Amino acid sequence: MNLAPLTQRFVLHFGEMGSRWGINRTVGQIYALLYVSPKVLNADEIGDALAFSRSNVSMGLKELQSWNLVRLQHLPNDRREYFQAPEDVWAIFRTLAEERRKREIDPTLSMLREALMEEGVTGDDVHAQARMRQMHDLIELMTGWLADMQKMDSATLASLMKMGAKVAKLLETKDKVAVSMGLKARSVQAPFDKSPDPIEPDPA
Amino acid sequence: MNLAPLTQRFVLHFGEMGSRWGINRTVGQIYALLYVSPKVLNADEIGDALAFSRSNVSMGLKELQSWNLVRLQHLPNDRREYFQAPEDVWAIFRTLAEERRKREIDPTLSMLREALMEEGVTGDDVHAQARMRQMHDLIELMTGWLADMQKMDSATLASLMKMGAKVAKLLETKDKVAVSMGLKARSVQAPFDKSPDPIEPDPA
DNA sequence: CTATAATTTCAGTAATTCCTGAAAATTAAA
DNA sequence: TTTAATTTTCAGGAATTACTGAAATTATAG
Repeated sequence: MNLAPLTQRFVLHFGEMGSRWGINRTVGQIYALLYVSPKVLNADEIGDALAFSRSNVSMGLKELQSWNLVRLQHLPNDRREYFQAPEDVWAIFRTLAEERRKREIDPTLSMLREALMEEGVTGDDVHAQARMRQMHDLIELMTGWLADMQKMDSATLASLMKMGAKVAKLLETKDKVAVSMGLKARSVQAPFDKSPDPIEPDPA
Repeated sequence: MNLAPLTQRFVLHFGEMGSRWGINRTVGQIYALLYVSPKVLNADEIGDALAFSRSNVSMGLKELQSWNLVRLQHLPNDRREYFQAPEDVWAIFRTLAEERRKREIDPTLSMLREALMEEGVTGDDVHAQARMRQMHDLIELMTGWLADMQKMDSATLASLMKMGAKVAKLLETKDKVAVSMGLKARSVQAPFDKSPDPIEPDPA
């Protein structure tokens, strides 16, 4: 590996963190390299830079493509495939959140839904279902909220995040100002209501 | 393994999902069992229920304790240690978010901070630093926002989440109503500003 | 303190995941 | 087509992670 010093540090770090992030060293390093690279790279260049076998690079890139984390590109008069990470870090984060939801949360949500459709027979199962209901409702609330956040543009999201806890203050006075902003007033609810108000689709 | 049917399904699912969540099958199943169990369990009971060796249960519980995901308890006239998952799913989620931040994000934030302190010498490193700056700023914004969310009580958080995209509408008219709510007006910023406004500590 | 119950550690083995080189498949130029 | 360049697949070995039983440690009842 013969990379510029800071680039190398970044690449090695991503390799080490890979296991905590559910990807392997190879995939982590390839992504890191693409992320900081000033130009698109082909598989051989990646393999050379990181001292991985060509086949390992191929598998790593396939994995990154399955995550939608790299874009494929072609250069004029060159048959080889070139890869790059998206420029926009916000877009990267959205993709990451979306893919992790699909892999880490959706399967559990499905399992919970199915388990809650059935009739618990033993006492233990009845209690288990009550617990699963709590988990299900929380996950559903969070994934619904995440979907709403995904729809926002980056600037709006950034503003909201910079406000931080202050948005809660807005909420406190929500009812007072709701009419002037064209929102229906709705009372604050306890966290574990069995049937939360459906959130109306955003007309915008 | 001899568990009530729905309980078993839940436990097996958590075991399988474990690898995606960065824990192993044992740890996933132990946590699932504790989560749905109507009573506290000791290590032998867990090992019997899941057909794991006593030592494996011990290591699994140690891991769960390091995540702050289980509570230790003692029963009168019984030397053994009993374990349970917290009742409140919101508390569980907070813990999970906090621990994942510590393990999966903080190390990277530190690495980025250090790399950005140095002077990139090669052209590649100068570009790499610009990219690292983007990543750094986004992560800092998100972790700061997460910390703010962690301070809120569950009911407030639930209300905010149910509002979903509507909070953005509140934001649009923020400046108009800011004075009446005792908030300083502050203009909306583009996402990639090199030096975002520092968020003032919440006086509450 | 001594004895025993309970828990943890750890070395060895099992299971899984990672990585490579060779071969197969695909793509596009000639 | 044929040929050469490029990418993918995959079997086998390397490396890592998971799990067990035995031994060591810790805690507490007597």
